[in-house]
Amino acid sequence: MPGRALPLAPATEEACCGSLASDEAMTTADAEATAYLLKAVADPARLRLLSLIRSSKDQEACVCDLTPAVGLSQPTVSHHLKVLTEAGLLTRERRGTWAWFRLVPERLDDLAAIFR
Amino acid sequence: MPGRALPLAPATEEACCGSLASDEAMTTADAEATAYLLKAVADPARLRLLSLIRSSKDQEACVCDLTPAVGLSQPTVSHHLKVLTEAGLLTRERRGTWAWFRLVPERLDDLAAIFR
DNA sequence: CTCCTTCATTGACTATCATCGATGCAGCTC
DNA sequence: GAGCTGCATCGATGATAGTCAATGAAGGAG
Repeated sequence: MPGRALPLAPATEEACCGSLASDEAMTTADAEATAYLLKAVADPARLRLLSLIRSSKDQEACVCDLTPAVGLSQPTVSHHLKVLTEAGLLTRERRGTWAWFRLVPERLDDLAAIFR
Repeated sequence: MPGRALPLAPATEEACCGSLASDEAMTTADAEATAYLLKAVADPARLRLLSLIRSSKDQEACVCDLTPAVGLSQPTVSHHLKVLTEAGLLTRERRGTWAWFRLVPERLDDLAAIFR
C-alpha cells in the first residue's frame, strides 16, 4: 500500500508505517530466551564439540577426548562445555576421574523447532 | 568402557581417551560457516525483527515500521537489518523513500536443517 | 532549488566473550 | 600418607559486538 499516499495523508489510506501485526510477533521475553539458546551454539568451537560428541561411541565423550580434537586448551574446552551444559544441551556425569558429556536430544529439537 | 581399565592399560582395552570418531565430525570450516549464520540470529533484537517481518502483511516491512516496534534507535535497527541481510536471511529493496525487507525462506530452512 | 522524510554510515563507548596460564579440587594408585 | 591425573575455577587480556548521537546520502513535495 505505500508508494502512493504521503506521510501527510490524514485519513483513509496509510502510507507505510503502521502495517505491522505486532501482536502476532515474538515477545521480548521469548526473544531473549531463544537468543540465549542460540548464543550457546553460535560458536565454532561449541558446534564442533556437539558434533564430536554426537559422532562418538555411545554418544558420549570426556574432556580428555575432546580437548585434542578441537585444538584448544583444556580450560577453554571446559568453559565451552559448561556453556553448553548450562543451556541444557549437554548433561555432565562424573564417572571416576573423568567427566562424561552427553547430548540432550530434546534440547536439540527445541533448536530445530525455532525456525520450524 | 572406562571406569575399569587404567590409563596405564597397554593393549586390549582402552581407558577413556581415543574413542572419538573425529572423522565423522564437523570440519572447522563448516563450523565457522554455521556459527556465522547462527550468530546472525542469536540476538533478541534480530529475532524480533525476523518475527515482526514474518507476521507482517505480505511478509515485508520497512524500517519505519520496525523501529518503533522493537524499541531501539533507528541506527541500531538499521545495523541489525544489515547483519541479517549480509547473512542472507533478508533481502532489501528500495521502493521510493522506503527500504523494504523480506525474509529468505531458503535461508531459514538452512537454519532449521542444522539441528536436523 | 529548498525543505523534509527515510534510511545508512560513522565514531565512540560499553559490555560481553573467547582464550589462555596459573591454580585449586577431587579421585585414583601406590 | 604422598603423588599423579583429569577437570573446574580464577584472573587477565585481547577481540568482538550492541547501542546511541551525530552526520551524510537519496528520494519526494512544493
